[in-house]
Amino acid sequence: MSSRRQYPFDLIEPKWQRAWDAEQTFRAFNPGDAVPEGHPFAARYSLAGKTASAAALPPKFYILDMFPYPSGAGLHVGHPEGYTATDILARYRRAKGFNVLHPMGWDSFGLPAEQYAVKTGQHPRVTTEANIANFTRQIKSLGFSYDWSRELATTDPEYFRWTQWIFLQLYNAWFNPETKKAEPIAKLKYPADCDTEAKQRAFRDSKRLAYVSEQPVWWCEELGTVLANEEVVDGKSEVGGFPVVRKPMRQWVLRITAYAERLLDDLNTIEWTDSLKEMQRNWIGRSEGAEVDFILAGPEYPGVKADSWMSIQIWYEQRLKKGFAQQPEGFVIRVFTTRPDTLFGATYMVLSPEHKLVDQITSTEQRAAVQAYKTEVAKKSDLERTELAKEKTGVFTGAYAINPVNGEKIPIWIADYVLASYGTGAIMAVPAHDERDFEFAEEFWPMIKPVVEPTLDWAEKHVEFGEGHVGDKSAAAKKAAYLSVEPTLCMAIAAGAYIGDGVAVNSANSEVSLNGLPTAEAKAKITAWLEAKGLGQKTINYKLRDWLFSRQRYWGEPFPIVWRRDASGQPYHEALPERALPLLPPALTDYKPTASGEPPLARAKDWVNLPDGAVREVNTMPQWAGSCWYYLRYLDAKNGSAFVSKEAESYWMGLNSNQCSVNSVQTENWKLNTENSGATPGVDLYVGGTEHAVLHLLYARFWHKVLFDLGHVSTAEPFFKLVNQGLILGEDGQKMSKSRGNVVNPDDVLAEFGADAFRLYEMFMGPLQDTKPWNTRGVEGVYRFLGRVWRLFIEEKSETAFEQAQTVATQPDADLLDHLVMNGTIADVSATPAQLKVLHACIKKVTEDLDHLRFNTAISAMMVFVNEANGWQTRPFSVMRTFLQLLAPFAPHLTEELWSRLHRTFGQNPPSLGYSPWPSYDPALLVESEIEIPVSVNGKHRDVIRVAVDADNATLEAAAKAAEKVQPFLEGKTVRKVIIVPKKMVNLVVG
RNA sequence: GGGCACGUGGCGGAAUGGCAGACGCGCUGGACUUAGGAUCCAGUGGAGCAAUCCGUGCAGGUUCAAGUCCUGUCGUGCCCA
Repeated sequence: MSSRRQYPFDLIEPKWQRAWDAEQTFRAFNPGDAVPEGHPFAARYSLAGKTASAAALPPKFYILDMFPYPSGAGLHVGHPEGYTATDILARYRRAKGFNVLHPMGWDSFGLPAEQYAVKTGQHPRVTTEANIANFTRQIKSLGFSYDWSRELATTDPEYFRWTQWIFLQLYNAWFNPETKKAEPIAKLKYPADCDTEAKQRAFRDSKRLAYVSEQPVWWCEELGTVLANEEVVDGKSEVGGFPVVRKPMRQWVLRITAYAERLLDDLNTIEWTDSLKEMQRNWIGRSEGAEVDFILAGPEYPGVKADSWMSIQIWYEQRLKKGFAQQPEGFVIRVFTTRPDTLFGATYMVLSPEHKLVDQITSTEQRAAVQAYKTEVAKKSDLERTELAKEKTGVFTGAYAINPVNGEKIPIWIADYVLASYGTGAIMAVPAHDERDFEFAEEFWPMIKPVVEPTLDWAEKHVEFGEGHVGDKSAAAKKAAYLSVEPTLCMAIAAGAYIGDGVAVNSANSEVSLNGLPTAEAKAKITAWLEAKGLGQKTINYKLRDWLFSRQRYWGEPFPIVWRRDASGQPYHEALPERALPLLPPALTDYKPTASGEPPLARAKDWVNLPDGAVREVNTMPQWAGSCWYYLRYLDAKNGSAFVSKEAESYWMGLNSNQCSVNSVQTENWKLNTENSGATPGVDLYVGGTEHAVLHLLYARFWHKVLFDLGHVSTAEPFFKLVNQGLILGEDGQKMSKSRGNVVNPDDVLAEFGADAFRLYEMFMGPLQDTKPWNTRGVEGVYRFLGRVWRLFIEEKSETAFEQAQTVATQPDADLLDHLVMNGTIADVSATPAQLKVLHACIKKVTEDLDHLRFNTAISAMMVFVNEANGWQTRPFSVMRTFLQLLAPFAPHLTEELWSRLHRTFGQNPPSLGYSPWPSYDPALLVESEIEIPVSVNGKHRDVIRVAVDADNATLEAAAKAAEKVQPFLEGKTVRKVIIVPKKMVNLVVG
C-alpha cells in the first residue's frame, strides 16, 4: 500500500455485502409473495408476515441492465458503468417508495465456450459455469442491489425450456395480414385447391412465423463448416484464412418482416432517444415504390419453354383483364423501384446474379461469361457488393425485355450491385436518375435518357459541353442540352445522375403523360396507370430481411423439431409436444462439425435418430434467442409451469391501477410528457450499450409482439424507456483492448480504492451516454471525497487507535471498526438557517439530477455540501443524517456504516437506510433575501449589484445606473433602453 | 456518399438565450510535520503592474443579450451504404 487508506473500505464493503445477502434486503416482492417479518420492505409498507396482493404493493419500477455474456476475460470497466447507473436509480426508487425490480443474469450461450470445447474437449457448460462464477464474484464485489433470487442463465435447461416453448409459439402461429396480428396456425383457412393433406401441410408450413427456407450461408470447404458473417473477413475465414463461398443451405427463418410495419409504427409509443429510433428505422428501411413487370422481348431464350410463351400483345391483353399477377409468369421480370416516375428513362435492366431467371434467359454466346461472373460474385459479401464499390461489374445475358410504358426493347444484364435479397432481386436501370445505374452505364451501356428536369444549379455543375461547342454556355442552356440530346450523346455531356425531385419530362405514351408533373404526382399517376393495365402495383418494400435463426453449432438451444417423411418420401417437419421440453443437447466428446458439413449435433446418432424413424433437427438457435425474452423470465424466474405467471407479468409489465406516481426518469432528449406521467408499461428503464441498438432490441421487440398477439403478455412493447451508456476509453483516449495494453481491470481499482469510489468515479466521469476516457487520477479524486465524508463523521484520533488494532490483528475483522468514535462536532442540535440552506440545496439538486440521469452533477452537488460542512464547527445530527441518505445510492457501503454508527452514537436503532423515505426539500429554506444581479451595458457585462430579492424594476434600474463600474460607460451617453429580467439581469442600452 | 451526434481551460467536464469555465484532476503557494506522494487553507482561462482587453473549432446571421438559436464551413465520433 503506497499511501494510507482514506478510510477502511476493505472492512466496510464486505461487511455490508454480507449483511444485505443475509437479510435479502433487495428482494423484490411479487403479488402473492409472503413478506417476511423483519424485512425492511415489510416495515415500510406494513406487510410484515402478510401475503402481498398487487393492490397492497407500492407502485412498481422495473429497472433492467442488459445482461452480460460471461466471457473468460471477466468484467471490464465498461460493464459496471451501466450497472452502477441502474443501481443508483434502483436504490433511489426504493427510497422514493417504489417496489423495485432490479435483476441480473447471464447470456451464457455463445461461441467462445464452444470454440474452447472444440480445442480441448472441455464441455462448454464447465467453462460457462466457471465464467459465471467469476462474473458473479466481480459484480457482487461492487455492491449492486440486485435481487439475486431471480438470477437466471440462458444455458439453464429450466430457462431454455421456455426459449424452446416460445419457439413453438412462433412455429405454431402465422401472421394474418388482415388483422395484422399473429394467430394460431390451427385457425388458418386453406384455399380451395389445398385439398390434400400434403398440400395443406405445404400451405401451413409456408405461413408459419418460424419456417424453413434455403438461404445462402458462408461455407468454408477447408474447415468443413458454415461460418457466421463476423467470422468472415475479406472473403476468407477469420480462422486460417481459407476461402469461403456463399452456399444455399436449409435454414430456420423467423418471419420478422411481417412485423416490419408495427415495429416501425410502435417506435412512436416508446421513449427511446431519437438517434436510437432512427437506427431502428434505418434498419427496417421502409421504402414506398412500385413493382413493375417487364415481359421478355421474345421466346428465343434457351430456358424459356416455347409452349408457355405468349405474344407480347396477348400478354398485355390478359393482364388488362386479370390484373397484376400474384407471381410473375416464367417469361416476366418483376422489378421493384422507388422511382416509378422515371420508368420512361429505363435504358436497361439488371438482375442479381442469383436471380432464378438468369440461367433461362442467358444466350448461348453469353453463357460462359455469365457462369464465370456468378462464380466470382459468390465469393463476395453483400457489403463488398454494394459498398460504394469503386468499379461496377456486370455481364450482359444476351436477352432483352420490353419496357411496358413505351414498348422499347432494352438489354438485360446481371450485376452484383443488385442484391437477390432486396426487393424482387431485379431492377430497371435509370442511369439518368440513379447514381449506381449511372456508374454502371458509364462502364457498360452508355445510354441515358433524362426524364426529370434537373435544377439549374445541378446543370451548371454537372453538364459540360464538348470543346467544339460554340454559343450559349449558361446553366439554362446546359439544362436544355442535357434534356434534348440523344441518349448516347447525353452520356458524354453529363457527369453524374440527377437524383433529386423535379418535373417529369420526356415521359409520355399514347395513353398517359407525366410531363409537367412534379415527382410525387408523377409517381402516383404512373403507378395508377400501371395498376389499371395490370402491369404494376404500388408496393412498400423493407430492407429488413427475415431472421436467419439457425446455427450449425453445439452450444445453443436445440430446436424442438423432428423430421419425418410422408408417403411419397418427402421430408416434413413436426414440432415436439410441450411435455418433451426442455430438449437437452446430447453429450458429445467432439464438438467439431461432421466431415460432411453437418452441425456437431449430427454426431450424436442415438440422439438424432428416434425409435419411430423420425430424425431430430440438428441445427441450434442463435445466441439472440435467449436474450429475446429474459426480461420476462425475471418477473417469475422460478415458475415451473409457465414462462411467467399472468399475475406477475401484469403487475411488473402492465398498466396497474395503483401506479399513479409520476414517472420522472428522463434523459436530456426526452421531453416531459405530462400525459404520459401515469403508469408506464413494460420495463421502466433499460440501460445497455449501443452495440445492441439494432439487432437485440429489434428481435426482442418482435418476440414480444408475437407473445402479445397470442395473449401471453399485456403490452405491445417490452422496453418503455431505454438509454445507451457511452463507451469508456482507455487512459490514452483509445478504445480499450488487450493489444493496446490499455485495459483497466475493475478488480485492481477495487483493491486500491474500494467499490464505492469505483462506483462514484464511473458516474462522475461525465454524462452517462457520452464516450469518455478513463483516468485513474480521477478515481483518486472521488476517493478523497469519500475520505472527507468519512472524516466529517469519524473522530480522527480514534482512527489511530483503529489502525493500531488493525496492525496487530491476525485476521482483519469488521469488529475492529468498533474502535472508531463519532466525530465530536456532530451534535443533536437544531441546524442553523445557513446549514439548512446548504442541505436543502443539495437535496434539490441531487433529486432533480437523479430524475434526469445526471449523475455527474449530482455528485458535484454533494461535493459542494461536503466542502461547506467541512467548515462547520457544529454538525447537526439531522443534517448529517439526511446527507447520508443522499449519498447512499452512490456509495452504499460507506453510508451504511456511517448511518449505523451515527444512529447508535445518538442512542437510536438505525432504521433501514435503503428503505428510509427519500428526503424532500423545502423551497422556503432556499429563498434568499438579497441576490446579486449582473448589470450589462450594451450587452457587455460590467458589474454586479446586490439588491433585495423582490426589488421592483425602478429600484433595479437605479441601482444598475449607480453601480460603480457601470458609471464610466454611461458618461456622456443617453440611456436609450433598459432591459430588466427580474431576478436575472439588467441591461442598459446606451448611445 | 448519406444520416445522426458532438467541437468549451493543461485534462474530465458545468452552464432554463442572461456574470462562461460549477465540481473534480493537475499545477502554484502556504500551514501542520523528522518527512509528505497524507491532511488542511489559499490561488489557478489567456495577456497585462493595473485599469482593462481577449476568449466556447472557423465565417456569417438573428437578438438588448449567443457556448446555447439559424446558415455555411472545417474537424471528430457513431450508424448506414
